Amino acid sequence: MSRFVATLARVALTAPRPYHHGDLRRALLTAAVAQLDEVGPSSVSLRDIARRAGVSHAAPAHHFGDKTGLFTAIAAEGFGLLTSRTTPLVDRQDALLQTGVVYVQFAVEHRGYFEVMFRPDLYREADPNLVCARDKSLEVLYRAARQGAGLPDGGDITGLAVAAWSVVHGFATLWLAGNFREQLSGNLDADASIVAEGVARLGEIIRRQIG
Amino acid sequence: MSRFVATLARVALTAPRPYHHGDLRRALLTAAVAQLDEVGPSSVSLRDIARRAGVSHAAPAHHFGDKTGLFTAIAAEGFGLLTSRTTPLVDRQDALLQTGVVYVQFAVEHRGYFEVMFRPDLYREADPNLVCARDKSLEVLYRAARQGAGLPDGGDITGLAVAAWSVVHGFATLWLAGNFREQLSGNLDADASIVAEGVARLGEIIRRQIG
DNA sequence: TGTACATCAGTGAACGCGCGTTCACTGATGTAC
DNA sequence: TGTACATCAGTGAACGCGCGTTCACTGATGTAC
Repeated sequence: MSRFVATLARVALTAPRPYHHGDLRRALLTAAVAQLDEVGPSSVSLRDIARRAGVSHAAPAHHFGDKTGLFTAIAAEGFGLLTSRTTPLVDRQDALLQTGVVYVQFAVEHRGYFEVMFRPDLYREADPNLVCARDKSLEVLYRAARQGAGLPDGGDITGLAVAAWSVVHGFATLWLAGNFREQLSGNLDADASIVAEGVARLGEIIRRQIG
Repeated sequence: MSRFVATLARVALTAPRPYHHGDLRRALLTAAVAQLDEVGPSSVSLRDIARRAGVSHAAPAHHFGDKTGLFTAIAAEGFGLLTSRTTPLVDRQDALLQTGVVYVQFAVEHRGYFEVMFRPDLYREADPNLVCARDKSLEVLYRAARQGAGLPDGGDITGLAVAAWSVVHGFATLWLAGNFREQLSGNLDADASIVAEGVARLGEIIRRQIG
């Protein structure tokens, strides 16, 4: 029996992985995001990622050219994911609020993507796939802002959109880095509610102070 | 004449720097911040900083122990600088708005400090100097929020303070990384005004959507 | 005033390390005939 | 059905590099007597 188990184990352990992976590009992206989740963009290395995917450290170059190419692919995929999460919300009458909530959830759940997406210094900004994916994400933000403002056609919503983006981005960033540990509970949904209410109050105060 | 100039130049170039620097700690901090301004925290190295300060690459260890020690000192100094800029505003009746404006200005003018201050993973969070400097900064934020809310004594302003912090932090971060290039002018004051107005509108919308 | 000595600040060589990239290669697959 | 060949995917050794840290050292300063 134990010999049988041992044989099984040896077969499993030494079973030659096929030379061709099948979908190494996908596997490398997955490994990269997992690694980014754990150590962040400044500590991640191509060699770590290759190790994690179980391939030689020269393999990533084959699919992405270089490190920047890998980050570009990750950013583009991240924008796509974000868009797929925010798009279904644009028809709700609280679209802007819900879009903000989803943005924060996305940042926390997909920290790896998030921390690359808004660091254009890490990737090739002009990459067509990336530009397209990014523009779609922004388009959804703008639609939500326009809907929230009750201006379905025309009227400048730049300030509103940028303000909304700033709030959720700042909150997610500070929250992820642990800057709110003293102020908030650490429960994301609860904390987000508190901040939403805070934004409502803040808006009133700013309106008064702008004069 | 040209011989005289050459002599002057040689004297200036070869004049032996005194073995003891005088204030190398200060010089290293200045060099570090300048380097951070240029290349950001993930690319800065102790050896770069030492080169920039014109000393041997082993010198920083003498004053800061290690790289983390240097970042800790920079973060503490950054919080001190920020506090010295925001403190004079707490008595104005538009304290919260002005504090936000100064926060954003600080981030852009002192990018090097800013990018370290809110990355606790880079420094020793428990360092007494740092904790003290950071707490003072937060204290000013809270006072401004309390004043803006018209609640000089009591009442929960956590949500308001965190919301205000999130807006300015998100705006500064996205602006610095170049994410608003398509939306805004690039003139910080003008862009900040647009966002302030956007926050006012956003607050109203959120209040309506929270119900 | 002079001398001995402790202390501190900065040096420069050396360490081991992991990195990104390159390159000639080999294993596997698919296609043409 | 079989064979030759082009193409692609992944390998593993090698490259040069800059890094943070250590360590025995030397130069300068200050203090005690």
